[in-house]
Amino acid sequence: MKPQSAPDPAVKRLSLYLRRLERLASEGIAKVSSREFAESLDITAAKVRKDLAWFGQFGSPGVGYRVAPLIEELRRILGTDKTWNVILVGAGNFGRALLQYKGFRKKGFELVAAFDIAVEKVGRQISGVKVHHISKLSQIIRRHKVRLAIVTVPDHAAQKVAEQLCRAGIKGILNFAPTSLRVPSGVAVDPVDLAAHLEQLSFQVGSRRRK
Amino acid sequence: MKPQSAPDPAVKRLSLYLRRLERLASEGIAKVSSREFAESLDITAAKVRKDLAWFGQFGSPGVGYRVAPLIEELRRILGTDKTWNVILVGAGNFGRALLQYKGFRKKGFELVAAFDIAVEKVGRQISGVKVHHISKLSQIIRRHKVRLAIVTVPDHAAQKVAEQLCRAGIKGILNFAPTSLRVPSGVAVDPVDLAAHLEQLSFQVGSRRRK
DNA sequence: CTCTGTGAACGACTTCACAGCA
DNA sequence: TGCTGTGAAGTCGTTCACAGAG
Repeated sequence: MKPQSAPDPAVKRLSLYLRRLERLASEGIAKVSSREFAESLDITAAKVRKDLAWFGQFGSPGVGYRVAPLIEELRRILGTDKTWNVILVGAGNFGRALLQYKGFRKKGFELVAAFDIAVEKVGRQISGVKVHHISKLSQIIRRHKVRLAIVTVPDHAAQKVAEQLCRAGIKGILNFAPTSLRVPSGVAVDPVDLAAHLEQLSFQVGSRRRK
Repeated sequence: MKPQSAPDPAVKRLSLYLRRLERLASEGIAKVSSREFAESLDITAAKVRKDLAWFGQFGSPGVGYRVAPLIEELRRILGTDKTWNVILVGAGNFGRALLQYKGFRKKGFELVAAFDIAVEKVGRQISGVKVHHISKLSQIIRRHKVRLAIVTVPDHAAQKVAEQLCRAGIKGILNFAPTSLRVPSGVAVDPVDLAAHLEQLSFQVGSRRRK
């Protein structure tokens, strides 16, 4: 099973597993069976076992999975055993909030710089992160060896920003603008459309679906 | 095909379609074929047609889809043809940013109140939204007939908040806390874990996958 | 006996390909 | 001709169920 690459939904769940395992560790729990673990996440045990099996043999028959080593493994697989430098483009309300959000740092992502076009924002320091003019983009990306970027610019500016980022060598973009970005192959985009998430809830509530 | 309910991935794409159609409308484009539309979103034409077909017959053979009426239809399907009142629990950095974010209002979601436990936050007004003490939760939910809530409290408080929300009659929760919430059936939860999204990019960039 | 890892069966979603309408 | 709507075929992901390890 190892040879091919894991299905995308399985990789997404790895993050979910990691989050839950970190919680278990903080509660002092040293091992879990796939069944216990799956139940706590409202999914099936087979799914947990199969997802993990794509990347190796981490469990012990008759015992289960040891929490601490599995956390290490998942971090290694996801690439967060090392810290990533990240930049943010668009220091509006939403961008500023992300700069202040502590959650990223804890998970291995260091926001090293922010960018904007508005001169009144440039030069400011938000939560220890300096806001630069967008023209400094590639310079700073190179200096800090940045490969990931968060885009929080308005809708209409997003595509242009994405192109600048790609030219500057960015390899992954977390896109909060409600636009599909066109990027060269070799660059990954993860879109997060907050209004769309509320729409999904609206749909589910409106059509009174169970879950 | 109408009888059964649409697959979940199809409903998710409806939001994507709506966003793109709104853009087309703003550019003055009156109709699109499934092929043109699909190409602009990097998906297949058959997928677009089939997704829409779950909900009705919106296209004209030989012509394509008329943009404006389709926008109306999608809003009706998603339930955003009417405005939803929404509350937010957790007026920390991230919560405050969402209160200031204009995108929700435009898509049919009105933030009517925010809540926190910290007394120093209670009473403040953020972007026209008043912060109340959490003890006022059910009172205000009832007064404004609120059915959707956004949770931006710390990790450890999320489950408790979710339970309070459900008791107060909330039917959909947009959860930004990195925790799986247990809720009664009949309540929908949509989890958004920002750190997890960066992890996914980290994985993709680390394993140099195309996309 | 418990619990993992995994082929095989199953089901869900996507793509194909074409009949039929404009 | 151009394009939608849709069964049929195909692909992908999940669940089943069990051999084998502890």
